[in-house]
Amino acid sequence: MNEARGLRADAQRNYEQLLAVARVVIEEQGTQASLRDIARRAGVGLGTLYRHFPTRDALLEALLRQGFDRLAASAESLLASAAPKAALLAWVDELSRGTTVYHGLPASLLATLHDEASPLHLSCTAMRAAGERLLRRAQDAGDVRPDLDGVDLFELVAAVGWAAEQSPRSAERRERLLALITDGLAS
Amino acid sequence: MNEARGLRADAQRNYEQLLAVARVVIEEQGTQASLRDIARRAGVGLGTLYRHFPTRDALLEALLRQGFDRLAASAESLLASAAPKAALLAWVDELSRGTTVYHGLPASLLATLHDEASPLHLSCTAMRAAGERLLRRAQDAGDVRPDLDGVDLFELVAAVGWAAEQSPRSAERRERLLALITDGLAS
DNA sequence: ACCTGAACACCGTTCAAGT
DNA sequence: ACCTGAACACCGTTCAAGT
Repeated sequence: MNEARGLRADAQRNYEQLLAVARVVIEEQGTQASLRDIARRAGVGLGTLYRHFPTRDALLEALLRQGFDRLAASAESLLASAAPKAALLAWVDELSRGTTVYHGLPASLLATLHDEASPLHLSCTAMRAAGERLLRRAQDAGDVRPDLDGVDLFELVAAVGWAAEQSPRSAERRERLLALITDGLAS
Repeated sequence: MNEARGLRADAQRNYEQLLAVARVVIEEQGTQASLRDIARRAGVGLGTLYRHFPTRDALLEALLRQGFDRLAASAESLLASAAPKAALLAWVDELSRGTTVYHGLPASLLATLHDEASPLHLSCTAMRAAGERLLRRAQDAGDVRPDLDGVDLFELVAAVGWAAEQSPRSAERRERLLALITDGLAS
């Protein structure tokens, strides 16, 4: 909540209002929501949105960072508990559910992963590294094929999330496809 | 090539020119290419494009139908040859490679599969049915998990194609992810 | 019959003018 | 220091006017 420190009072208010409205609009319309619409509904000029968030990615970043960090923390805590395979599967399921929060999120996830210049790249790779530790533990226990790495896992989870988005029965398809994948990665 | 029968000579020429140009532009820019750009480069008014192809889907349909039908025929011929598992894998690989022709094609494939009103729906489900026959043969031989169906397979192949599109090393990632999937579907 | 392109309602992005 | 909204260059889509 300190992200807006040092701003003039009106700027601070605008920043927070934009973020709150963006969350709602992007929930409704997906990551491709109209920026004009967000500014309009926030009661703010379009230039003000651009001043606070110079790119669409910067806006998404502000919305997503918390979730990324939460997933990384979750991986850490799972590392200290439960059977290796069960812990990995629980985390993968959490990650997969996380990709359903906004339409278009699986695409943002992979974009962030591949783009080192993205403001979210660090947060994203930290999460991936945390997941990779869970993965290695399961591999060492002989539960998961040993050649799988964190990028494979991320891309597969994102792919499943994306495919589910395209279906009229998203939730159902996501569970089905994820189960097919995770079953198949067992060794 | 009979699709344009019964048109006035100039209309016939425009139709063919639009299709040829659309193929090039969509190869360059993906399925979301600017329709204005296509019309412009075809030397034709924008209204003429809309007259021949009332929706973007109609244009894509004309570009894709041939490939769909070829894949269906390929499935038929593989059904009469080779080991069940090898035949299925060969077809899946062909399908997967097919999704790389245009950027955005995996999305169009799933849209077509799920939208019964799409002009390509029939062609798409015919292809899926042909693939499903290959799948069942491999399942009867005990080579593939028995609960998998054609929709699962389509969605997984499209998902892999999409994830590969998001990567800077598309070809490499497509092969890797497809191998992970197909390995995992063995029984 | 068919073609054309202006017109309309939207975008994202920039920036001069205001406070 | 920050905000505003007009301006610009694009979209997709429609349709009156032409041939």
